[in-house]
Amino acid sequence: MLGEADITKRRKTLDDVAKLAKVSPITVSRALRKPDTVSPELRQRIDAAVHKLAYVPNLAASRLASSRSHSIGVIVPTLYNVIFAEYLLALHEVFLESGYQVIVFNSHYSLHEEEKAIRTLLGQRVEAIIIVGIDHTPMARRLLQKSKVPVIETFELTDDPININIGLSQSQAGYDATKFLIDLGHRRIGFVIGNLDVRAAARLSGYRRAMEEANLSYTNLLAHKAERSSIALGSAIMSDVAENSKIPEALFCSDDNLALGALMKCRQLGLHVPEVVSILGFHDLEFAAYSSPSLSSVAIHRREIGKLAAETAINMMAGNPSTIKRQFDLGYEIIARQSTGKAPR
Amino acid sequence: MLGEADITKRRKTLDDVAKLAKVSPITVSRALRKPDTVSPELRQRIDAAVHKLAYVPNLAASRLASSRSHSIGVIVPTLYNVIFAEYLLALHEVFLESGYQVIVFNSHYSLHEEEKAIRTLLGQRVEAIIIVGIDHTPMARRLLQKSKVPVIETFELTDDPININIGLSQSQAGYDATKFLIDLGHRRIGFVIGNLDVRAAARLSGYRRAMEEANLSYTNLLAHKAERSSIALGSAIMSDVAENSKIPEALFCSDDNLALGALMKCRQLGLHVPEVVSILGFHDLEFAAYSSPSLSSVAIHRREIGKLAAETAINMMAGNPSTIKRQFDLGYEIIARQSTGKAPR
DNA sequence: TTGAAAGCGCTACCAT
DNA sequence: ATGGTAGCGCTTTCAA
Repeated sequence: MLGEADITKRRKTLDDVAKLAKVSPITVSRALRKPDTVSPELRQRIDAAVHKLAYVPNLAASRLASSRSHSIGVIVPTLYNVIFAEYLLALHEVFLESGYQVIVFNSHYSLHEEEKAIRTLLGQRVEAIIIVGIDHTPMARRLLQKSKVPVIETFELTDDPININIGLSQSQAGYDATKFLIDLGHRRIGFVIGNLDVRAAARLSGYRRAMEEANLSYTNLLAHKAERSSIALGSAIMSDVAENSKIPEALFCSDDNLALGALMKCRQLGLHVPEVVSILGFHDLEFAAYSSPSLSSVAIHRREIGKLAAETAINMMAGNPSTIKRQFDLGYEIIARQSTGKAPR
Repeated sequence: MLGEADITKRRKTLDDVAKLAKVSPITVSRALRKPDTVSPELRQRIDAAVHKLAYVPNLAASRLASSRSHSIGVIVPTLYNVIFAEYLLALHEVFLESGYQVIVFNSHYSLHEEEKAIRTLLGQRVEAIIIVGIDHTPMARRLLQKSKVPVIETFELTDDPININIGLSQSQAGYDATKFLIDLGHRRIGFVIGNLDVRAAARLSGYRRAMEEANLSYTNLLAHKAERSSIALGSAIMSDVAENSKIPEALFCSDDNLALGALMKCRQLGLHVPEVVSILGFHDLEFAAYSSPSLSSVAIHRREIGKLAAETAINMMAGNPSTIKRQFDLGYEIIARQSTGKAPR
């Protein structure tokens, strides 16, 4: 009695729909999931009841009963960085088209938060996990390995991937970018960096290697301020750099925001780019081609990484492991524009 | 027998943990959720078992049993736009701190996709929904109203919110921005726009109203190309504009990407900004202050909108409706920089 | 094509 | 402080 009276307040269930349509609950379930397997007549009655009650299936129940979540977990370090936003977009496009829901977590560059996110995602029984980076807590690694869901690590390369690895060598990119400046004839080459996340640190290590190999010293050439990278930060760091007696001939900035900020500050200070200072960014954000002078940068293929990660995940979930390799190196590309030039002879 | 043998392959359950720790399942459940209510000794045994099995709770089961999802649904039109990325960041910050999980959907500016997302979110029994915009399909509105979860509509203002409304009047902002250019003495004021999403369209309507009130014609002054807004698009549109015999004295661009593209194209073409053409953007993205000349723009408070939306949602979920209004107008601000100047007399 | 029974893994409620 | 019982709302058998 009470249960019946409740129906006006309670959230509608499959049973409510079934009663209204005068069929069994299982038929409603089928009509919703595989309409073809139900006769047109019943289907119509059921659709009408669903609409009338504004019925929305309880996914928790569905997931529990079917042990299929139709969802994918994605973890990125931040949403603030356009790089990851674009990568996410690419992931979303592929997954939504294939009927998967994407659950995004943000680790704020913390391995501990990443582990927490992994726990939650596994708890939701996501059918694949796509995660930026190759560094995880030991427990996170263990959880991922035990989970049996495809795991795709992106944006870096590792010899020991949990499962699939799609990215580029950040340290090699840093090395080649520095080499590019060295080959232009520069000797005093600075490195500009904000918060030292793992990938930026890898680029820095590539820079160090290139400098050492060329017998160039980089003491006092590291310009660093542990804040979130931004145009403003690049500008602030450049101010500091300019106060030193000897201004570097070239600056390799760990991303384009810093590079643009540095570029703008140079203009303000009357330091001509590239005549006095060459500036090289990283990531090739859209504005790089449009600043003045236009900004040289290192392009990484973030959309391609996202697209390939999603496609690979879908392949693996379909139990099609024969078509996949364990590592995909998508490389990078140095884009020389106006902000870098030859060292004066 | 078989069930027991399975344990090595099966995903671990609460029962597995309970058996290993030699306690009842409900005690495990409590130890995980409210550690204080369990004696230290048992808690330790349970923690050990959890760790040993790498147990991850099945959230679907938990949600079904408790009818609490601890999650919040957020729908944005796109992730590609930095505005929404920053807004999302603000939402995330508040919610994660309060222990809520954020589920993000992307409607791709389609009301139909939005309705689908709403269905999925309600199906997951999210405890609040935060959604960009005030336009929804009739069914979407009905679902939201019936759902009884707090609904917060953002970035625009409406007299008839579903529940809570936090934003600004896009049309008034468009009006005031145009008025700002008119007050500088400009007469031929163009409007530059890419894809005509509802908010951009509202800004356009504000522009029209301002022009009409000032008895200014705007025929042939609408520069439009239905593509995703980008710096490149702004540049392309400016190329077209420049081919006309009479170049407008001022351009109001529906966002900063278009504005920066137009600005750069003007430089290339030797059209001095602001001497020949004044350019006004919208959104005040970070680069606006750093372009040269720096870009005048209309700042909207996207982070504040996100923060307030999250806080209001949390308040409402706590059943604290007394502290909340139904509408919050967070306004906007015209930031005059170098790209806009007085019309020559 | 349709339905009945059983159970997914957890938590609320009531005991002890 | 700990445990037994029941049931969340759906889907997976299996049967008709």
